[in-house]
Amino acid sequence: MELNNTAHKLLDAAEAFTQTRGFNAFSYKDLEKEVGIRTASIHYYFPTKGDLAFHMADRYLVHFRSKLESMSSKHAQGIDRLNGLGDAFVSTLSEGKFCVCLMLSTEHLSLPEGVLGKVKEFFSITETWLSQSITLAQEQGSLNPKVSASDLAAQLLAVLEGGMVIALARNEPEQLGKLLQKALAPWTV
Amino acid sequence: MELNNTAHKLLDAAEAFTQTRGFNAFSYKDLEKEVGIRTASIHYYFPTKGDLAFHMADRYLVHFRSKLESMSSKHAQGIDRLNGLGDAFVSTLSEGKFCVCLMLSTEHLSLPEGVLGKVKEFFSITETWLSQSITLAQEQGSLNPKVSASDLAAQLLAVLEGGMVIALARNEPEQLGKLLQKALAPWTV
DNA sequence: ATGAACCTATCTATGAGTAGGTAGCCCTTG
DNA sequence: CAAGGGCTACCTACTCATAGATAGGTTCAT
Repeated sequence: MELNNTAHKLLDAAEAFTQTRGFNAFSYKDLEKEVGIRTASIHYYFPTKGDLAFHMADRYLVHFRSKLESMSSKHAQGIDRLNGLGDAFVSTLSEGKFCVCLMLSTEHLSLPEGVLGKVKEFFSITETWLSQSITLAQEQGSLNPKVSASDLAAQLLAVLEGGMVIALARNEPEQLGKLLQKALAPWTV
Repeated sequence: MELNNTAHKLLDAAEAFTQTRGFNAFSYKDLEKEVGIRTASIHYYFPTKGDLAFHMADRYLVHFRSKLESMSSKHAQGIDRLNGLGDAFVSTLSEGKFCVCLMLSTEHLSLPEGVLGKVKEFFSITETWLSQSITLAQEQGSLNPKVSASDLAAQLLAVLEGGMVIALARNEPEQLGKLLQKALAPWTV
């Protein structure tokens, strides 16, 4: 499926709404106002709202993957990669936005099955990327090699996701960065 | 406000729906089917759905507080208290349920302001309780006294909340328990 | 003249919320 | 002690707004 400009604008709006209010808390009418196209025309691109959910999740994963890749290219040091991802989460948070997949995860029962698959995929690739970055940092001597990279990765992922919810509720985005630092602290050399 | 039996049944149902689908994903009609009372009668107890949200959050906090207290009475050891709370989260997860306040947090923009206040309160009391349990465990020699109790508490809370989302998406409730263990591992004596 | 990219108009279902009624219970008061 | 008042806890029947979705055009570029 090739998405044209309008389709991308629709997904942009859907994504922003999902991250702030949740997928079930916006309507095609909201997209109409945002994108400037009639609701009937939205159905032309996404016949059902479930389709919209799936394509949004799908595109999000594509974007996120390339974000991880560019983060890897940008930072040679594993520890910088970890902090880079942390910064990305904090910056999302600063806009009052949650993680897309966290939202979709809490709403998965009312969404097509494929969406949950994408959510799982998101968690997996992020966890794997974290694990690889940790291993790299260990090889570069900035993280203690004693800790299991995969265990720490799972922990960091949970801290990021959970910390996001708590920090947003409290309206203290910067707390998430501190949380990540403290999760890494016992292993920094 | 004194809640009678019917009101409690309504809140029970609302809570269960919230934990599985989210607050905005069920209707008064769903409560009608569940509790056996007409939707109009539900308005008699909770004039608006916002009222329902607030009372649900309020009652949840009362219950949760007493759960923490009973956990404290049950376990003399700080470390057992921490594991006790972990077990409680895992058991919720096993029923396919999320943390009430996590759900309300992601939906707070469409809910009355007071609800977010309750959510924040939930995070605060839990974090405080965790911190106290950690301190106790440190005094009892089962956790390294070097770690800051409040820092570790914030981290455990984030791990619990975030881990819940990930473990539920993967349908692996027991992973949350392991996650908690691993977060504590560097500090266990 | 065909197809992509829109539109208006409409349908049906469902949402929260309201108006107004009633059955049963307790409590008064003549 | 019976009649009535008033309260609690429901009910039926409705309104009005919005939801997602469909039918059937129109416009414009190729």
